[in-house]
Amino acid sequence: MPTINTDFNDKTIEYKQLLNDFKNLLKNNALKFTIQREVILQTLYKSDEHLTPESLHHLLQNNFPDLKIGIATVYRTLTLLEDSQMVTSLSFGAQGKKYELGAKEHHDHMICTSCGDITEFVDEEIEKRQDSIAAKLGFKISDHSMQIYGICKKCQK
Amino acid sequence: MPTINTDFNDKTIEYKQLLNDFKNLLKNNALKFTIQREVILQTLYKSDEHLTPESLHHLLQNNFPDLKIGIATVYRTLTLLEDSQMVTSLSFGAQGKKYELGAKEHHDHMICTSCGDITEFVDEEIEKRQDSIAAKLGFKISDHSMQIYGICKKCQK
DNA sequence: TTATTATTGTAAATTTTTTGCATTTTATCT
DNA sequence: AGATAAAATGCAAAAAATTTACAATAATAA
Repeated sequence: MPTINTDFNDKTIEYKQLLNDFKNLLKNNALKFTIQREVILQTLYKSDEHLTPESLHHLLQNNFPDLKIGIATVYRTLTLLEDSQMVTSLSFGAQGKKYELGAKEHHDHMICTSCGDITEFVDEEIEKRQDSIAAKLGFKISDHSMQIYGICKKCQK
Repeated sequence: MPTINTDFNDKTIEYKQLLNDFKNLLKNNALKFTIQREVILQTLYKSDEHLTPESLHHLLQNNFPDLKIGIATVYRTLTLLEDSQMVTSLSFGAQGKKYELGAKEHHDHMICTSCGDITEFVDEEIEKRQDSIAAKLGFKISDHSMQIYGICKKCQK
């Protein structure tokens, strides 16, 4: 497995910018920019959902039927994007692994174990604490994820 | 100031107590207490590692060869324990899903994406913020997990 | 353009997880 | 105790998820 160079520090990135970063990433690693990769990135960008490889594949088949993107390409591209820290994977309880674009505005997750609903949130105080803990251990943060599990307001009734 | 804690041999819930909780859980659901279930709980309790179903199965085969516990039983028991919130599963990057006993002293994870090493920590300030965020949204917390990804001190050299 | 090399889709191969079922074990009831 | 009903187990087969081999195609660089 080749080592992949990255440099992603901004939290809010327009698609144009995101695409550009992706292109640079590929170029820096002697990889090629293909229509499949672009379309996968774009689909992840547009989606508000947390996608499984399979659900992503379905979206691609519906939205770009003429490309006939194979599931193997989806897996390969997700692995590439994850290795290069452009997407993050999460695993919620019994359900499988889900991917989301890491370059969107950062957020944490509050997950209702009853209805499965996911609320996103950000807390500056927590972010700061994380940075300072990492700093203390000499750890260089690239990303983080946090999930709070419980029962949402609606389901408590 | 942050409380860093990577030592879990003290202050953990006694195994006796844990086992008792498990027994109650089973009884309350008209399920049966079997030697396989006890041994799986015990193995999770003793392990400091985050175990995959497969690695757990290997441990069981080595430590209790006469029981000949099948992989299916491991999966079934992990699902049961996860459903009843006694264990938590995590998915770290490309590696598969890993389980850990939820009843041990709570902690978060700092994961080195280079060497895969996992450091555990607890920060009271973060815990408090999580509680207050959840309270604000009317969300009743049952659990949470947090992972910080990056490069550890050792790997930066 | 041509040469080179990475990428793709397909299908097959692996790996992971779940299921069906006959048998065994557990808990409950005499 | 022993008998009974129900759940759990191990095994093997099935299903699902993920990875791989490979020939064909597409992208880059000269």
